[in-house]
Amino acid sequence: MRRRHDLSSRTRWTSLSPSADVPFLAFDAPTLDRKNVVRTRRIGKRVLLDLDSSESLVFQPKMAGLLLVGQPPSEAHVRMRLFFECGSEPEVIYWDRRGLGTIHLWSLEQIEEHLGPSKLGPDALAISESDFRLAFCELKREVKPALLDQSKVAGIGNLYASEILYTAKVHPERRCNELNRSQWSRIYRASIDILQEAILREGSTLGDGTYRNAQNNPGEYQHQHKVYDRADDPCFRCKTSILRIVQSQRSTFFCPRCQK
DNA sequence: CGTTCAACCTGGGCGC
DNA sequence: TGCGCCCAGGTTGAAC
Repeated sequence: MRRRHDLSSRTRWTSLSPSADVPFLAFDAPTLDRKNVVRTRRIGKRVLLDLDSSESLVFQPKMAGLLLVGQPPSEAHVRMRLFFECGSEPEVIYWDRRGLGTIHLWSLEQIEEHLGPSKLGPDALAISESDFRLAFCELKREVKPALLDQSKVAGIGNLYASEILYTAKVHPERRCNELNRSQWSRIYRASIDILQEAILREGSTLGDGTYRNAQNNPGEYQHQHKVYDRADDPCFRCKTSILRIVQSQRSTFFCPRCQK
């Protein structure tokens, strides 16, 4: 089934205009002229548009980058506009309020170099349970920061790491190498369930509303959060107040009673 | 092997 | 209103 905004096959660039000041644009925009998009795909948290030149446009949105179909929230932070030959195709706009994201045009070799197994682990939604456990279980690190290590397993973000450990009933400060098989099994199954559900609900739009889907609409997964952004609110299981702590300079939320 | 810190940026929210 | 903080779904590299 074709996705609603599938760019594949015959869609062709007619022109491309990066906005005036795009320091992270590491290639000349004209090199994209009249290239066909043969496939769209995701590797971990990156979005790739594979071109018929056997290169790929690689977007890494980081905290605030959005790939939008149609109108951006404002013209101010439009970083790149992709126009297509077929007039009925809407523009694709890369919009990034904070400007932390990057866009690269990479060859197959460069993709292997930057996104290959030495840099990124298997995708969280494609890995087997035993490979998932083996990726982490020898580490002496705390489990929550470990889940964010993209070189072990790719695709788990800060918000979802907290949600996963709540569902798995594992304390975020436990060391990886002190968790048993059934705990790893619960973490694995929770990661699959939560990431799939979050994708289905089109992500979590929090506080300042930064995250949007491709149509610039907010996601719905924030309504499913059990712990993230719920500091001092009661645990849905035991009514204990949810705690916020900081691990590796990132917020972690958890229930100190439910998570052992 | 692991942790901590700073840096990259903008802007919303809060206390004063 | 304004100012000065703190915070933010991420990643990288340096220092220890």
